Formats: sequence, structure tokens, C-alpha cells
Amino acid sequence: MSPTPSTPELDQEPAGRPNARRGASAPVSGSVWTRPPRPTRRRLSLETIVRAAIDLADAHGLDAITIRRVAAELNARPMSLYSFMDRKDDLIELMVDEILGEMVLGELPKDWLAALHAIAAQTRAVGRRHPWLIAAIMQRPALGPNAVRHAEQSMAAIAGLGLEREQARTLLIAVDAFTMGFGGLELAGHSMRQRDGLTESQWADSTGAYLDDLSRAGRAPHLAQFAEEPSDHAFVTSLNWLLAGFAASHGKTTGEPVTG
Amino acid sequence: MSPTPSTPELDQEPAGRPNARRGASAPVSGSVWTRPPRPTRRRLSLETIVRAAIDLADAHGLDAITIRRVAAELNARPMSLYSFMDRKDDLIELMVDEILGEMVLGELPKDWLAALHAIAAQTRAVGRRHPWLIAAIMQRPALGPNAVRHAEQSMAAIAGLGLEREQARTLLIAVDAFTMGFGGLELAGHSMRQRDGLTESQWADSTGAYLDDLSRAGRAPHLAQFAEEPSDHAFVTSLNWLLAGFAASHGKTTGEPVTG
DNA sequence: TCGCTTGCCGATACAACGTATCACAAATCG
DNA sequence: CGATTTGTGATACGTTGTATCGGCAAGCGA
Repeated sequence: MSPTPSTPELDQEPAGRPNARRGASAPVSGSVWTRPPRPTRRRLSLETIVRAAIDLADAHGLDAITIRRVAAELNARPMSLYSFMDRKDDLIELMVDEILGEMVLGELPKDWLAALHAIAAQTRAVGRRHPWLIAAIMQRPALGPNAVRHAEQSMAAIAGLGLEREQARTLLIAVDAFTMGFGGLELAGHSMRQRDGLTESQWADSTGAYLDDLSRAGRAPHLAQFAEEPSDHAFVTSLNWLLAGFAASHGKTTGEPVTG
Repeated sequence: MSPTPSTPELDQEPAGRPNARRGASAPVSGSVWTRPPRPTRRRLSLETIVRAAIDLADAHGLDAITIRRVAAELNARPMSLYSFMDRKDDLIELMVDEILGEMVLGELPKDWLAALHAIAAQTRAVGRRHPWLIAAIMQRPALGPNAVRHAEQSMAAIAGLGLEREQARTLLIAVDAFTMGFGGLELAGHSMRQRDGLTESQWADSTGAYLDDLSRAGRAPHLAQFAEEPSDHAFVTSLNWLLAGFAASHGKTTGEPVTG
């Protein structure tokens, strides 16, 4: 057996290990056990890279995703990441698809209306958990396996309605467009706040003051309200409108609309 | 009078003027008229910068907006632009607001339904003309004067309904969210196509083939349809659902729904 | 067992980026 | 006319994405 300790269970390093500068010219000294564990090949994997990048983006925004910084987070060298991907943009696509996995529901309500509401609510919740998600999707289409799963689940939700292809497609795109658009408008300020390191209330104060000024100047009398964040209630209400409008135009009857 | 020709009407340079390298150490030689015109101070202005940046973004995408490249487009040096703005992000905000100006309509239909449809259609048209717009808005909130004008116009459109504050706000946000979301999903592939220099049909072919593969593999039987671009008809139909649903929930009667 | 291939890692390098800084000249204002 | 402001240009610094190269460990055929 080689002198390299091969106990991966013990390899759970405390994440802040003292400058484990392994590599070419590191002199071998001391006991095997006092030395940092030799890296097994396969230290990195696409999954750990994507996961680290997601954590970074959640904490510091999409702009914080640089190859160098993700690598540093993993105690790796920048170019190592390129063994697993072709370019940085690929990483972002992978991050998006990973998160899209959180969007597909474990089980689906039987009623199509309730099912679409549940999917939309989940989409919105995930979007808020990862505030960079929606902006990222608006820049590159989501085509990965989890995006596919999401689409399939939406189709399953309305399968019972027996719609024709085109109508089904229109309905599903409408729901997704509304949900993503709502989340996008809602979170538009997020990355900006993050960039300038403002707290939520600092941001609300400054935009509120700005809009108040405009109102007082008479240029936009009813505008100040837009400083407020859109509410869950507004989301559910609007989605009800959309779906009720669809239902009416198709003569489908359903239970009560979902109340927010 | 100074020897500098002060005929700004003739200053319409043919845009490709021979390397007009003015500046400190350029030797003065030849006739005044054969020399390039001395730059009047104020060569640049915020407006020309923003306009140049918009043209660049329309042609090559938001990623093509670099201070250096915009400056080059104006035969200026990069740092000159910073006399007019504090940072690059400000330029993008200014670009967005400039385009938002194209979104406010000259006159508004009297009927609230027709008016909201007209606004949404205009929003969508502008979004397609400037494919980078929606992604940009999803990253930073639009707060400029033209964003304000757009919001005011939307409020004017439904003023006749006598809604209370919260309801009006919900309705307008819903329409904007749907419109922006629809455009965003629609244009998501655009910047990616642009990045890789693919034509629209190359892109459609490759994603179509990919989704067909998935379908054949049985993993997503009904998916291929999503390769197709959403249509105007789908947009109008869905918007009708949303607005009809709203109208029904408020007992407002209107004329016929708009047909796409 | 040996040697070859394959795949991951590390170091270095380069062009392009945003932007701080400084110097200078024209424009403007007292 | 002198002082101040303002637009411009040159240069420089730190950071980014990523090409390239060289090395080493693991797996594999002989």
C-alpha cells in the first residue's frame, strides 16, 4: 500500500485547513498524519464546482462568479475548472439547470388549476431563493434536463384538459412568462443593491425619496407606490386572472380560484 | 477670429475620416483646410454616447458594450466618456431609459382594454427591436424619466376604471410582468446565438435536433414544439386571458377582446 | 511487470476589460 | 486678464477569461 492515507471518510476537511499548499516542490516532512492528506485524483467534479458556484452566486450575486473565485472557493487553481467545462458560460448554464431541478415538484395536485398554481408558486419561491436565476435565464435559454423536466411537469398538469398542441403551448408559455416576468421585475433591484452594498431599507429609502420628489414635482403624481415590493397576494391574484381568463375562454369549469 | 474653422455644418465628417490623430504632438502642416478640423471642445455629449452605445448593443449585443469600444466608435479615448458618467453601469441605465422612451405611445385608445393591449404590443415591439433591453431591465430596475412616463401612461389607460390603488397596481404590474416575461423567454436565445455567431436557422436546427433526440429517447415526448418561437398570436391570446380574467373578477364589461 | 495513454492539475502568459490618476489645454467666468 | 472649470489624452493598475505547456497519477494493454 502506498504511504498515502486512503480514507476518504476522514477526508472531510474542516474547510479552513491551514494553507494546504500541496504541489510540486513541497518538501515532505513530519508524519503522514500531520501532513495534509494527499489529494486523491478526482478532487474536483462538475457537481462540486457547480454547487460552489451556486453558493457564491446566492451570497454575492452573479457578478461574483469568476473562474478564479470559484476555484479559490474550492482550493483549486483556476485552470483546473476547465477540465470539466469549456467556458465560463457553460458553468452558468449548468448552475441554472441545477436550480431548475428545485423547481419540479414531488407530486402534482390532480386539479389542473391547483397544479399550475403550485408549479408557479414553486417557481417563484425558487427564484427568490436564488435571486440571480431569472436574469440568467433571460440571457440564455434553459435547455438542460431539469428545464425539460419542468416543461414535462407543466404539460402533465394540463394533460387532463385535452387541449390541442398549440393551445397547450400557449397556456404554458403564458404561465411561465408571467411567473418569470413577475420575479424578474421584483428582483431587478437586487443585483444593484448587492453591487453597492446597500441594505434593503437603504435601497427602499433612496428610491422612495426619489419617487416622492418626482411626485411632488407633479411629474408623476401616483408613482410613489411603485417603490413598494410586489406582494405574494398580487402574484396570486394576477395569476388567477390569467388562468380564469383561459378557463373562461375554453368553457372549462374548475373549483374555486386559489386564494393567496 | 481664430484660424480654427468654425463651421459646424461642414463638420459632418464622413465617419471614416483618415486617422484624424489630433492632439499634443501633431505637427501643424499644410493648409487649414487640408487639415482635419480642430475639435471644438464638447465633441462628445451624453446623448451621442448613449446613442452610439445603443447602436452597438443592437448590432452586437449587450456584451459588446465596453467603454473602450463605445469610445472607439466615437473616435474618442476611453476615459473621455467618464466626463459624462460615473461608471459603465450608468451608461446601461441611460441606454435602457432612452429605449423606454420608445415605449410610450403618442396617443392612447379610449377603451382601457384596447389601451392596455396597445401599450403591451408597443412594449413587445420595442423589446424585439432592441433584444438586449429586457435582460438589462431584469438586472437593474428602470427608474428613469421614461420609465416613469411609461408607468404614468399605463395608469392613465386604466384611470377610467376607478380602481383602488392596490388593484390598479396589481393589474399594471401583471401586464408588465407578462409582457416582459414573454419577451424575455422569447429572446433568451438571442444573445447566445449572437455570442457564437450562429444564424437563426442554425440555432433552430441545433436546438431542434437536440430536442428531437430527447423526444426519441422517450424522455420528453411532447417537447419538440418548444423549439419553435412563440408567436404574436400566442402573445395576444394570453394577454387576452389575463385581461379578461381581470375584467370578469371586477364585473367590468368591455368590447370584444382584441384579436391577434 | 512495464510502458503508454488519458485525464487532472499547476504555472505562466496574454489580451481585453473597468477605471484611478495626472497633466494639459480650451472654455468659461470673475 | 487671471482663475477656475471642464473635456480630453496618456498611462497605469488590478482583474478577468482562457490558451498553452509541462507534469504527474491512475488505468490499461502487452
